[in-house]
Amino acid sequence: MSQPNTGPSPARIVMLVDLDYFYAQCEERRNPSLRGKPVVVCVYSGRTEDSGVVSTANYLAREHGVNSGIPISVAKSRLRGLDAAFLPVDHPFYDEMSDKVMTVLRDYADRFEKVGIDEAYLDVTERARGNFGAATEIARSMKAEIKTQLGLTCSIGIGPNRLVAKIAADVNKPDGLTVVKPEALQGFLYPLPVGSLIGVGKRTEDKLKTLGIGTIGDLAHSSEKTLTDLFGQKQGTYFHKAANGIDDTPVQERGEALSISRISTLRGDTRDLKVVTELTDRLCDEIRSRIVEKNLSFTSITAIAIAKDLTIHTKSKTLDEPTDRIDVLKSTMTRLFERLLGESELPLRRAGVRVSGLTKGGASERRLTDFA
DNA sequence: GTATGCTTTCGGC
DNA sequence: TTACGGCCGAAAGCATAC
Repeated sequence: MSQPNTGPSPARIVMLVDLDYFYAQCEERRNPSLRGKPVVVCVYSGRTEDSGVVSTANYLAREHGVNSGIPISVAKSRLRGLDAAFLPVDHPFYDEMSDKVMTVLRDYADRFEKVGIDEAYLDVTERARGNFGAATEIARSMKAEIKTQLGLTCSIGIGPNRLVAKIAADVNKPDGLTVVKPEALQGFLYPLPVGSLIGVGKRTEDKLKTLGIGTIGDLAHSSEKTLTDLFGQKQGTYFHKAANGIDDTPVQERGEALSISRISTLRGDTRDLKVVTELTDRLCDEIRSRIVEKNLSFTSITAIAIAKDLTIHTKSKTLDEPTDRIDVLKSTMTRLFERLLGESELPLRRAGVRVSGLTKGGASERRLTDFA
């Protein structure tokens, strides 16, 4: 019996490619007359004329404090008099552009992993022969091809692993290219705020600040024990490794989605189960269509409720066996929302449905194979 | 103690 | 002063089984 490989993993070169302000850039690309104006891509909830939030804004809009997640009405007041364009999200169009970009990128990688509609990791170790200069040339070629073929800019980070590549891509955008060689790792990471690390959000950042840890360098110099005591084994170990630029997670193609969900805003706040069910029945129908389209079954059903005060509450139910039945989905949803309404006095603002535990094959199809 | 599964919450984009 | 989406994966927290 051979021992498991516990030696150092071989040196890698990993890139993170991030399309700049993606939805808004797609809109600029489709309609060049938008260039030079603030462009704001919005999710309209349909409740009132301007209710909803900003999904993505271009950099001209961001200069005026218009960022993802702010209410549309706030964005409008911040851009008043500036000839800004407010457009509704067009997911089919962005999906199509994304597919085109990813097809280009995939060809440049030894291994490829799409991590969102506008982001992908590429392992280029082999074709760059472990050479960061060669990797940089690959990145330049990709940027040029995406620009000339598709008219889009992106920001790229190159590093010895995913963690460093991701942070590198973030420090220079839009249209950036940042290379962090292993020997430059500490000089690059240490001055950055801890919030630059994936997994360190506002809460964790504040908690670390009270301990006098503000930069990644501060974090790197904290003992692993201190961190595991404070944040638990898993997160503490992760922080310690991450601060020292260590990350062994491989770049690999992702399989099928693990869950499918639909959520929507109610026309008015309500505690009426009938009104909620009217909406969730429609959402269930949409989910069932996706399930049939992809020839799947689900094992777990989750009801999602967002109350008037924007707090999120969920209830879920795992079935004894996978199903694709719409009646099971709808009736389970009703029972879960009954429970949700019973646990709080607040009226609901939004309601949603999620199915997970996805397995290949519709229920009837699987019943046949069960006899085989 | 460790592995596993389920429910709920968190947070990125 | 307020205003407020729709997804997704993963972590956290808990229970149970061995």
